[in-house]
Amino acid sequence: MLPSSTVENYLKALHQAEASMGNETLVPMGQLANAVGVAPGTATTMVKALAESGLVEYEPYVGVRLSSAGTRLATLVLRRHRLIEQFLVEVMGMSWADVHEDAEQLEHVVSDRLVERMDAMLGHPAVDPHGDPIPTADGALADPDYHSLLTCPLSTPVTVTRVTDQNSSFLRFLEAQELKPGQSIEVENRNSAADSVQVLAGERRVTIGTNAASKVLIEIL
Amino acid sequence: MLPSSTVENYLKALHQAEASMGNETLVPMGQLANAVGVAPGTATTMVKALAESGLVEYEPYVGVRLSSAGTRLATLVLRRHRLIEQFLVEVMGMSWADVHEDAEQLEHVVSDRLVERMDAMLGHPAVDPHGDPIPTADGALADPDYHSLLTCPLSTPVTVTRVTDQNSSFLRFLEAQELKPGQSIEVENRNSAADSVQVLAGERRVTIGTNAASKVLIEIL
DNA sequence: AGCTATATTTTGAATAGTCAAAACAAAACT
DNA sequence: AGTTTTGTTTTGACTATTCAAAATATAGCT
Repeated sequence: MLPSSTVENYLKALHQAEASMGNETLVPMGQLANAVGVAPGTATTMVKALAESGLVEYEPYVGVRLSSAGTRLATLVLRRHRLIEQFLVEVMGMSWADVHEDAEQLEHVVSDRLVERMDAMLGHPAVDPHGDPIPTADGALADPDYHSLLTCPLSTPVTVTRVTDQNSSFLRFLEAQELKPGQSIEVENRNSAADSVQVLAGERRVTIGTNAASKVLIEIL
Repeated sequence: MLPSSTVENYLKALHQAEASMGNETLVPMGQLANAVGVAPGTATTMVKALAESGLVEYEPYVGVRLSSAGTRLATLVLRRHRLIEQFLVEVMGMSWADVHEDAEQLEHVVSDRLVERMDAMLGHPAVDPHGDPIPTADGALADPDYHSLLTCPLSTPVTVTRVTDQNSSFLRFLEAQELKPGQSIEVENRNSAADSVQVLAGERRVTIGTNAASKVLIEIL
């Protein structure tokens, strides 16, 4: 029984949620419902079915967690999604700001043949255009914990490596400010009262809010 | 209300059926059900819904026909399908024998943006890898009536231009016999008793059944 | 402990698509 | 005209997915 698009979306949402919360915590129903974009009751129903199929472990009134089978599946969906994004940017010449929506649809229908073809054409890339790591065909997913603009040392050259937000206007903004993955920058200072971070990118001095700053991950050179 | 994959498939099947029958004839329910791969009753139910939406004209116990709105939609699906096939062959390096299945899935989810990008990358191709004409973005579909290996003059050089069958092993067979679109050949003779046609392709002499021969369309040089 | 606020589950119902089998219409053949 | 064959429609039922609103549980606060 191969998983429907709907099931794949629940698994993917769960995978993201688990990653963004401290692991070992169950994902609460409300959060999952929210992430998938359905009413709470719908999530409950679906999760019970997923638990039946052995894709998740479910504790009523507490939350859900992916089983190992569920994790495997979620990871493969993530692989498809990210390879597609990389393909759309590198081969089709689309903007990194726009590819998420298309990938979201395509990830549920591309055949293995096609995915592996893309992977080969792209030279087996390690990350997608947003710097998100691409799982291997056997489900292995490297996921180092980076610093962000919020946590890295000040006045030290660092490289943007990953952006954990798919909002297209945010991505376009970063691009315009020379804050795309690969670009070298420096955090000049942070002002917790003003809830802001000041960055030196290229010749430019940019000030962004801390929430945005936390989405921009970096590596120290 | 944008059409579901299911609706798109009914419209596409209807479009093909209309083309392969003399036009002005309604497509009988049974044939449609067969083409879509559902039980007869299911087709009846669906067709009544499509008629409600104004996509088809339906006469109980007689048959169905696409309305102009239905034709427009079917044509756009065909455009997506054929551009995708051409893309998979030209850009992704896949075999013309294999692309149909993938295109069948992708045609329902690719965005307009993506379709137009592919079209541009391919230089606005007129036909797909099987020689099927690609409708333009505004729904215009050129569809000249070709000769086939069954109807063309004997011992006259002709060019294979189109193959109206997606069966992957048939396509592989044609490829091996140098009978792909673009290749120059000659029909040597036909034997109606043996139900066969003898063709000179490249250096080779190939004999195929008349049913197969009718699927290979040609142009006289 | 008792009450309130919040989150979760249940219930009842809806939509899209499907099937099998019974009922029926049209065509074809005596 | 009467009967059989063939094709079509109807009926009743099922799966997957969803929602709104009622019922219930847990957690938080007094």
